[in-house]
Amino acid sequence: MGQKRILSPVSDERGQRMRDLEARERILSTTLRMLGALGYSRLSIGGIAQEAAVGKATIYRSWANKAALVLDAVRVQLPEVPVADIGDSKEEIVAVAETLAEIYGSPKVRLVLPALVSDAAADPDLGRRLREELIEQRKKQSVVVLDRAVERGALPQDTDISAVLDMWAGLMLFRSLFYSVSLDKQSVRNLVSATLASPPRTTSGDQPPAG
Amino acid sequence: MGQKRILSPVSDERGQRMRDLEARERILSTTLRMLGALGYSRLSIGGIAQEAAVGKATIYRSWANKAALVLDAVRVQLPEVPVADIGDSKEEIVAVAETLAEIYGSPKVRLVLPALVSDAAADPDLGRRLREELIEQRKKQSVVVLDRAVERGALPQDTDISAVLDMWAGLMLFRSLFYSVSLDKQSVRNLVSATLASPPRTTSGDQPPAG
Amino acid sequence: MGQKRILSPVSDERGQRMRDLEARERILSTTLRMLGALGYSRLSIGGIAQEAAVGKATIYRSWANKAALVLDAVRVQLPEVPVADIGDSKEEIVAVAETLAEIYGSPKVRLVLPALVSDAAADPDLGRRLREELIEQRKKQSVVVLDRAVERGALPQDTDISAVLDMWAGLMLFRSLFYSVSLDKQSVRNLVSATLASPPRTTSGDQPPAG
Amino acid sequence: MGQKRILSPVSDERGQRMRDLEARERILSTTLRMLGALGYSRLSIGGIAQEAAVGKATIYRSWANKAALVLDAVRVQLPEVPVADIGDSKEEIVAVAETLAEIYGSPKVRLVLPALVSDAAADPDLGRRLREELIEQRKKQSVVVLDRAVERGALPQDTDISAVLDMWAGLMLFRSLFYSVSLDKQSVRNLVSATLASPPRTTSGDQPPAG
DNA sequence: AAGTAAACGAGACGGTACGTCGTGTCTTCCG
DNA sequence: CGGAAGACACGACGTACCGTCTCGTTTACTT
Repeated sequence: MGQKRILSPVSDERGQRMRDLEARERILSTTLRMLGALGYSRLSIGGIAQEAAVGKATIYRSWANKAALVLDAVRVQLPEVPVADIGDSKEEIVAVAETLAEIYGSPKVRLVLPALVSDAAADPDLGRRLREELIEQRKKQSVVVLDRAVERGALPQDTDISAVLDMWAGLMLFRSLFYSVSLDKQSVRNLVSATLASPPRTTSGDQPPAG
Repeated sequence: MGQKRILSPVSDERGQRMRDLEARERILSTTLRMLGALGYSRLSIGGIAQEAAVGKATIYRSWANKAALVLDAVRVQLPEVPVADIGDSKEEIVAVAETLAEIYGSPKVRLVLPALVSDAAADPDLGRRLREELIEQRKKQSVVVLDRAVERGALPQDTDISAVLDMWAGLMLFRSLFYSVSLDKQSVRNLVSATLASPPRTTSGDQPPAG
Repeated sequence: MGQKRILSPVSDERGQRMRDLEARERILSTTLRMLGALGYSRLSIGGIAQEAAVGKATIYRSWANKAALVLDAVRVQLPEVPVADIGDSKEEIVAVAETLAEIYGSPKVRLVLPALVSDAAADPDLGRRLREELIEQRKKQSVVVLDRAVERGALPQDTDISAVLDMWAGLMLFRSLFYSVSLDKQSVRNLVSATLASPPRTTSGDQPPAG
Repeated sequence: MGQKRILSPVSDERGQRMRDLEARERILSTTLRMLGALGYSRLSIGGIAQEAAVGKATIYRSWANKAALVLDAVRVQLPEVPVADIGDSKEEIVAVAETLAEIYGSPKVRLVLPALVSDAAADPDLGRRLREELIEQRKKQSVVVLDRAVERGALPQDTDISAVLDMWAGLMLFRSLFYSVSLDKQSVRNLVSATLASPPRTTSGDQPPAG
C-alpha cells in the first residue's frame, strides 16, 4: 500500500527494487500520452499496461491506483515557481502569479485535478499527497517571495499571505475549471496590483486602504 | 394492496411523464443520503435503485448518468444568494459573500463538485449545466448586489465584478477542496473589506488605492 | 425491432431465473466445442464468454466455476444405459457394459473427468455432483439389469454387484486415462463372460468356482 | 514464515556438492508437506520456493512444471510390489493386490493422480512419465507374480494378465477417486479369489468356467 | 366497468475495468 | 560465482457497475 517511490533515482539504496527503470519511464510517459488522448475517466490501468507493454502487476507494484499514478505523471511536468530575488517585489510577485496562472490554467491540470480531488474524498492518503506535493510545494515557494515583499514594506506586516495565494490560485483554478481559460498576463498584473494595494489581513476589524 | 400514490402524474424537466413523483423524490433523497454515506465514487446507480426500491430504468428514464442525477439532487439543496436592498452595500456584499462561503464550503459541494467537474471533461452537456445551473446562477444574483454597489459609489466604475466574484468563490472552493474548511465569518468580512478597498479592475495599468 | 426470444424463461438448477435460454445453450455448446479444441486446462471462462458472445457474469450467474460448467456441458452428452428387459441377461449385461465402455472410454470423459476429480478435492460440492450425477446415475441404471440377472439365476445371490460395476468401470477408465483406449466389443464380451462365470461376492471366505 | 536455513551448505569429503542435493531434498519434502496441507490446485511453485527458502529458478532448473515436481515427490513415497516367490501363488497374488490397493487407495495418490492425469492431456511427456514411472513399473512387477501363477497352473494359459491387473487397479482407483475409500483386505481377497476362478482371457468366444 | 398502453420493480443481459494471483523467465545482489 | 529473492510480461481469475433489454404487474386514462 502507499507509494513506494517518489523519485526515480538510478539506484535506491534501501527502497524497493525497481529493476527496469525503463519500464517505470514507459509507464509514466504512456500515462501522460493516454491522459491527453482519452481524458482521466477513460484512462484505465489495463490500457496503460497494454500500451506500455508492461504487466498490470508492475504498475500496481509502484502505484496504489490510477489516481496515484496520474499524480506522479503530472507532478513532474509542472513548472517551478520563480523565487529569485530580482530587487523589485512587484515584478517578482507578478512572475510568481504568472507561473501559478500557467500551472492552474494548464489543460493538464484542468483535466486531472478535479478527478484527483474527487478520488481523494475516498482516499485520505491521496488527499494528503495532493495537498503536500502539488499545492503546498508551490505555495511554499510563493511564500518566499511574498515574505520578502513584506520585509521590504511592499506589503503590510499583517498581510494574510496564505489568503492572498489561495485567492489567486482559487481564481485561476475556478476560471480554468468552469470556463476553460487561464488568466492572461494583463489580468494577472491587474490582479496583483489590486491585491498589493489592499491585501486581506490577518487582523480583524475594518481595514483602511493599504499604504 | 393499500393505496399509495396520491400525487397526480406530471411532466419532469425532460418533458416526459413521470407517473410516480414519489419515486422521483425517493430517488433524489436516496441519492443525497447515499452520497453522504459513500461519497461520489462509491455511489452507483444500481445501488441507488435498490435502496430506493426503484428499477434502474426508472432512474435512467429521467437522468442520463450518475453525474446528472447527483447534480439535480444537490442543486435544490443550495441556499439562495440574498439580493435584497438593505441600504448598506458593504453589509449586502458581506451577506452575499457569506452565502457563497456557505455554498462553496459545504461538505456536499466539496464531495460532489470535483467529481462533476471531472465527469464534465467527457460530457459537454454536463459541463454546460454545471456552469449555468450552479455557477452562473449564483453569480448572476451576486452581480445584482455588486452592480448596486458600483451605482452607489462603494466600488469604482471599472471594477472587474466577474473577477471579484470568481476570486472569492475560487478562494472558498480552493480552501474547501484542499483544506476541507469553509471561510469563517471574520475571514469573509476581512476578504470583503480588502477587496472593496482595492478591487481588480477591467482597465489596465497601475491602479491607485480605491477611494 | 425483430423479435428474438421464443423460449419462455425457466429456472436453472440454481433456482435462479434464466431469462435467455439461448445464451445458456450458447454457453454450453461453446464450452463443449472449446473443450475439444483446447482441452480442460487451457479452457477459460473469459474465453468461453468471448467466444459465446456472452458476459462473464452471465456464466458466473449460473455456474460457480469452470468445473461446474464443464460438468453440465458434458453430462448431457453421455449415452443412457440400456435397462430394457430383452429376456437374455447375458446380452442385457453385455449391452450395459458396452455402454459403460463407450462412456468411460470416450475422449470427452478422458479429457474432463480427471480434471473434475482433481478440482473436486478442493470443492466438496463438485465431488458430490460428480458422484451423484455422473457415476451413481449410470450405476443405478446398471444395477437394475444386474439385479434382474440375480433373480434369473444368471448370477449368484451374494454377488457383489457394486464391486462388479466398479471393477468394470474402473478397468475402462484406467485404460482410457493411461492408455487412451476404450475397450473393444470383444474385450467387453470376454470381460462380462469371465465375471459372470465367477463374480466377486459379498460373503467372505474362499469361494468355489461359480456354476 | 521467518524460517531461515539452519543447515549450512557444505561439501562432503569426496568433493560432491551438497548444496544442490540439500536444496533438492528440501524442495521435495516441502512439496509433499504443502501438498497435504493445500491440495494440488492451491499448491504453487512460488509458494514451495518461499517455504523451502529456495529461489524459484532452482526449482525450474530441475523440474519443468508443478506436475513434474509433484510426480517426483510422490513417486518415491510409494511402496514396492512384493514379487518374492513364496511357493503359494494365491498368497503371492493376494500380497500383490494388497499392495496395489494400498497404492491406489492412498490419500496421496487420490490427491495427486487426477491432477497429473489432467495436466498430462496437454503435456505428452508428463503422460509418458506417468505411465512408465508410476503405472507400468508397478505393473511389470505384478506381472512377474501372475506369470509365475500361469506357469504353476493357478491361472489358465490364455489369461489376459494385463486386463486382470488393470481391472484390479481400476477398481481400486475408482473407489478411491469417487468414494474416497481403499479396498479392505477381505475385499481384496474376495476379488482375487473371484478373478482366479475365472479370469478374463485373451482368446475370444464364450468361456467355460476355469478349472 | 372493462380495456389498453404506459410506466413501473426487478434483474438478466453483453460488456469494460478492476485488483489479485500464478506462471515461467530474467536480473540483481549477497555470501 | 551460485543461488535467494523477487521483478518482469502475460493472462485468468471472480467482482462490481455500466447502460440496455425484457419480463410480468400495477396504474391511470380511455372507451
